[in-house]
Amino acid sequence: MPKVGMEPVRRKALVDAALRVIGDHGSLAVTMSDIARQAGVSPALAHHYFGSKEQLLIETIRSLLRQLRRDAVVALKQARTPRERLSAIVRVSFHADQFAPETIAAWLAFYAEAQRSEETRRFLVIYARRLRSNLLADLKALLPADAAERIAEGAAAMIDGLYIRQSLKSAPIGIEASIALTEDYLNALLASTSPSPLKEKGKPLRTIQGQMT
Amino acid sequence: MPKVGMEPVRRKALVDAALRVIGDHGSLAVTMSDIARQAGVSPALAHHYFGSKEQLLIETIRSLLRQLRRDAVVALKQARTPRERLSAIVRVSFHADQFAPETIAAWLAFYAEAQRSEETRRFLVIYARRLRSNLLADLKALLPADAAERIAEGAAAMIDGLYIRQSLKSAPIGIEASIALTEDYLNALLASTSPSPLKEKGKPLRTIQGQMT
DNA sequence: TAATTTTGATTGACTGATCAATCAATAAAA
DNA sequence: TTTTATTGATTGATCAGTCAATCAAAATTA
Repeated sequence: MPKVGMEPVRRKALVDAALRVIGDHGSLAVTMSDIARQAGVSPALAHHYFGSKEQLLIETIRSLLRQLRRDAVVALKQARTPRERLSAIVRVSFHADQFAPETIAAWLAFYAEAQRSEETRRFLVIYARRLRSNLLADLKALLPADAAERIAEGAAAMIDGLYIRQSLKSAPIGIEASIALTEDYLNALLASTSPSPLKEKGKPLRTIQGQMT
Repeated sequence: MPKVGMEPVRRKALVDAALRVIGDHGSLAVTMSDIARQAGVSPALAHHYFGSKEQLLIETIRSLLRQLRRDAVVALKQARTPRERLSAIVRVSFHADQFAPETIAAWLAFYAEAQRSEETRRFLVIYARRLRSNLLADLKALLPADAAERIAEGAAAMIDGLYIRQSLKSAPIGIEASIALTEDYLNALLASTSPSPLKEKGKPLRTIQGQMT
């Protein structure tokens, strides 16, 4: 069997398998055997390539974050104005892949794990910061800094909250409705807050591409 | 040692111990021994009274919900108008007990568990429904039904989201700020939505006490 | 080209640790 | 004496992680 160069193939297969198994099972309490079986290899091979279960799990969450970033970069490519970029960020957060029940279950499992694993927490903090700071960057083009910060915090919380509520699967809200609710929030608070006098309508100060990376 | 009537005492001690251990450990993957030790009894006794670990965990989440309900009843006692009741609901959600890191960690662990345990999910669904329907009841006194429903959904999501974000402990938001953000949301959306023509300012149609039970 | 050695890929079988759950035994009230 | 409370000891199952052995491609040598 040993065709050389299997390593990257197997690593990817195992990470994908881990994600699927965790999503299905709804917990990180899955066995290496489960994951290896799903990937079509022996448990020993999983240990061979990742050293430990923890390491495989870490790689799995990294892969989840990488995917999210990729989606974000694509979505932000098309956005031109700060307001459009805000909508793009919202839309990405509720992207169909991310909204699949298994993916939500996996995220949730990692959130719980973050209470114990310092490294898992680090990754989730990166995600949380990225979401907040991307929102913030565009809000600052529309509002004074202090208002922008409050609204960024609120929008991030609403996105995460809609996501979590989805995990219970009772009265599922749906992608479009989730986007609409978040947009409503942004519209209402943008309207009720006095706009930034300097930056409004002028050439936006920030239009750097690829901020969300 | 056997003084009769220990059962309720031990049950409570074990449930409290479970909550503390789960909160500290940040996961349901705690052993019966850990819990029993914390409660000052042998692991065998925990099994004697609860039959299984799962059952003890179920009782633990029930106790968490009971506490939340108690707080809510107290907070709603003082509220007079629908708008006051809305604020009371928000305040209760961020009540200090609920906001303690160990409590947040425990909630999170149960959310994750709900992906597997039908019974755990049932309890969390009850919580989610209760939050939504309490918000809804008072919003309907201020707004047309469809707008009320959207805003109830949004507010519930924001509350849960602020809660979850807290669990990462990076840039903690704090109780007061969390309340303020949710109030901002309510104020902004109440202002930007045309009020219910019939009910506004008149004697509210719904002022039944103890709705949040 | 043919024979060989080396190296990467892969696994089955095993180990040690951990835990939920059980149970028989004990001790003290009623 | 019967009932209730309590535990130490044990069991059976589950898993992460290890290891020596195998297999076949690739590299090297003849």
